[in-house]
Amino acid sequence: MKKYTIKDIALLAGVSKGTVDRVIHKRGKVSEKALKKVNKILDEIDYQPNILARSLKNNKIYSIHVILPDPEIDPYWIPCKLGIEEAFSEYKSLGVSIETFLFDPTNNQSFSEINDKVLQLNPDAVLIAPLFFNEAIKAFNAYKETEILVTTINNRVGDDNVNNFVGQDLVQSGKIAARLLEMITPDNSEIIIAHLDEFFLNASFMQQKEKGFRDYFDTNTNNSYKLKTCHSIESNQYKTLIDVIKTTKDISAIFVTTSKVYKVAEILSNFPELKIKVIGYDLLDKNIELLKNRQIDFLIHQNPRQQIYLGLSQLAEYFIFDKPVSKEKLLPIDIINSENFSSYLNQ
Amino acid sequence: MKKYTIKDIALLAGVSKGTVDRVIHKRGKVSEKALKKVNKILDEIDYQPNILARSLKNNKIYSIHVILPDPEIDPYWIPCKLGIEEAFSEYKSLGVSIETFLFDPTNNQSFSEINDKVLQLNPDAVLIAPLFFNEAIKAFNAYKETEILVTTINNRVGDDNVNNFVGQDLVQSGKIAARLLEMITPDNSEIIIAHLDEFFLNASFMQQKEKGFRDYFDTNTNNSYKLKTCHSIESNQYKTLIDVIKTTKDISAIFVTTSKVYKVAEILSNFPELKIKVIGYDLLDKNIELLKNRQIDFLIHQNPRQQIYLGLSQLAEYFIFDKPVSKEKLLPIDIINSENFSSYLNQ
DNA sequence: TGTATTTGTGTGTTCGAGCACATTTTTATT
DNA sequence: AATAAAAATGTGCTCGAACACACAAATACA
Repeated sequence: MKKYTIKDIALLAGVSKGTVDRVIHKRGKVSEKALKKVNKILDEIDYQPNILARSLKNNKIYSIHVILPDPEIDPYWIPCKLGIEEAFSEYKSLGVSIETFLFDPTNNQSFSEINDKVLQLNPDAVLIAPLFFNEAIKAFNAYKETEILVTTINNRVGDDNVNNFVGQDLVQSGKIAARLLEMITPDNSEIIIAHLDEFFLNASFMQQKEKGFRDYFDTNTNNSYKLKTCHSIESNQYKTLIDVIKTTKDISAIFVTTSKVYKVAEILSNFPELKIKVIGYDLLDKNIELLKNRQIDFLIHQNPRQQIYLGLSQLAEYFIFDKPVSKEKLLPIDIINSENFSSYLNQ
Repeated sequence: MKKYTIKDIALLAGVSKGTVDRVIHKRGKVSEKALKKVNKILDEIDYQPNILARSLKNNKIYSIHVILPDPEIDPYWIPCKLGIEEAFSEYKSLGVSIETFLFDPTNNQSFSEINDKVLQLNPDAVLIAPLFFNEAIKAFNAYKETEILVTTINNRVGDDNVNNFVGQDLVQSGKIAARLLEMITPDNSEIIIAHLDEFFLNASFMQQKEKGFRDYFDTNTNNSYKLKTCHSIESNQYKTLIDVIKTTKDISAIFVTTSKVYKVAEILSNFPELKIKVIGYDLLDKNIELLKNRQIDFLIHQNPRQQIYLGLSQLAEYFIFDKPVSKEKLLPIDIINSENFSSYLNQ
C-alpha cells in the first residue's frame, strides 16, 4: 500500500506539482497535453490527498454555536452538555470553537431572541433544537441569507434551508411503543395516550408520536384496543389525566409522549389497585428509578447527547476534513427496560 | 479563543522554539532558568498541540490485521465487512492499512494457524474475535512478545495481554432476555434455554448468557418459572430440541443464546398449536423476516459491525493522534422488535 | 590561561497540500 | 520578424510540530 503524494504524481507524469495541483482542483491553465499526462497517472493510481496536510495548510478557526433549551427548565436536555464537551475536546485543537446558547423552552419569544443574538455573532454554523416551528423557519431563512450552516437536532422541521438533521423518526417511535404495549397488555383494553406539559404550542413532535402509535393499531393488528388521547399540564396538577384515570374503566396502559413519564408513574402510585403499564421517553434519573422499581415498564431513548455529538462532529469534520454532511442522519430508536438502561448511560 | 503554537510560546517566554519543544517533551538539556520561563507561560495559557501538524510530521504507515470467523460459515459476522470498510475508508489516507484474515469458526486449529500467519507478518496491531479461549490466550502471549497491540471484540477473554476489548456484557444481556420474557409470559410456565450449534467447545459466551438469564429469575422475581437448558446441533437436525418441545408441557418461551434463533422459529412453525414466545440474538436477514412475522418476539443486537468499527477506529486514532485506547469499551445492549429493527440497519 | 568536555540554545529542514508569484512557452498583433 | 499579450508551467513559501545538527555558553581539567 503506497501512499502517493502530489510530488509522486508530478514525477510520474513528468510535470511539476503546480500543474498536478491545477489538474486535481480543476483550476484551469493547463495544456491539453499536460492534462492527459496527469489524468493518465491519476487513473492508474489511487490518489488519496493527505487530509492532515490539507487542513494544516487551511488553518482556520471555525465557530459553531449551539442553541438549546435550558436544561434547568427541561431536564431532558441535561445530557447534551456532555455531548458538547466531548465534541469540543475532540475538535478544539483542530480549530473548532463551540459556544452554547440557552433558551426557555416554555417561551417561543426567548427562542427567537437567542437566534437573533446568534445571528449577530455570525458564526460559521449553528446547531439548533428547533422546538418552535414558525420561529424556527424564520430563523433558518435568516441564517441562510448570511450563509451560516444550519444543523437541527431532536425534531424535524421540514425546510430546505436546513442542511442537516440528526434525530429520530418520531412517527416510528410511536409505533415501537404501540408494539411493546401490544405485547404486554390484554386485547380489548383501554390505552391512554398522555401528552404532558405541552407548552410547545406549535410543536408537532408529540403529534408525530401519537400518529405512529395510532397507525400501528389501525394497520398492524386485528386487536381492538380503545385509544384515548389526554392533554394534561402541571399547573393544573395534572387533574385532567387523573380524572381520566379515575373515570375510565379497564385501562391497561398509558403511553406518555414526553420525558415527563415519571409524573404519570407517580400519579399511578396513588392507585395501587390499578395494574396499569406505563411507557414513555428518555433516561432521566427519575425515570430510571421508576423503571428499576417496575413502575415504568419501558422507556424509549431519544439520546439527546448522541444527537448533539453527531451533529457537532459532522459540522466539525465538514469544516476540517471537507467531509460531506448527510442531509439526514436518523438515529436508532432504543428500547430500554430495567436491565439494559445502564449499558446506555456511559456511552 | 486563541490557538497557541510552539512559536507563540517561544516568543512569550523569550526562548527559541527548540527549547519549548524540549520542555514540552521533557527531553532535558534545558537550564533551570529557561524551564521556569517556559513553564510559567504553559501554566498561563492552554496549549493544545496541533495534532494535524504532529501526525503529518510523523508520517508512518500503520498496519492492522483483523482476524475474524469466516462469514460464509457463520453469517453473524457478515456485517463486519461493512465496519472494516468504513474504518478503512476513513483512515487509509492517514496511513492506516487494514487487512482481514478469516478462520473457520468450527475449527480451533484454523484459528491458531491464522494467528501464526499474522504473527509472521508482524503488523502493528491485531483485532481478534477470540472464539477459542485456550488458543486465544496462547496467541495473545505471542503477540505481546513481539510488541503487537491486541484488541479483542465480541467476547471477553480475561487476559492482561489484551490492551483493549470492545463488546457487550454478555451476562447482562442474558438478564435483559429474562426481563423481556418475564413481561410477556405467564408465571409458573416452562422456559427453555437453547444453545444451538455449540461447536465452540471452549467457548464461554453462551454460558455467560445463560448465567445472566438464570440469575435474573433467581434474584429478581418471586416468580417461579421452570428453566430447562437444551443443547442441540444441526448435524442431528436439532432432534434434541424438538424432543424437548414435544415432551415438555406448558412451554411459554424459548431463549436462544445465539443468532441461530431462526432455526427455532422454523421448528416451531411445525407446532402451530403451541403459543411459544421466542427470543434470540442478532439481526440476520432470516431473523428479521421472522421478527416481522411475529414468529420471533425480540432480538438482542450484538452489533458486530459497530464492535469492529470502534475497535479499528480506537487503534487508528491511537496510532495517528496518540489518543489513549480504553481498556474496555462496553457497547449498549439493544432490544429489537418488529418496529425498531430498521432504525439499526443503516447505522 | 588554554584546551577539552559537558550542557544549553537556536536554526533549519521535513512532512504534503495549497497557492502566490515568477518564469517560460505559446499565440496574437502590428 | 518584432513585439505585446496570453497561456502554461515551475518554484518556493506557508501551515505547526518534531527533531537533527550546528553553534554558543558554561564547566572541568591540564
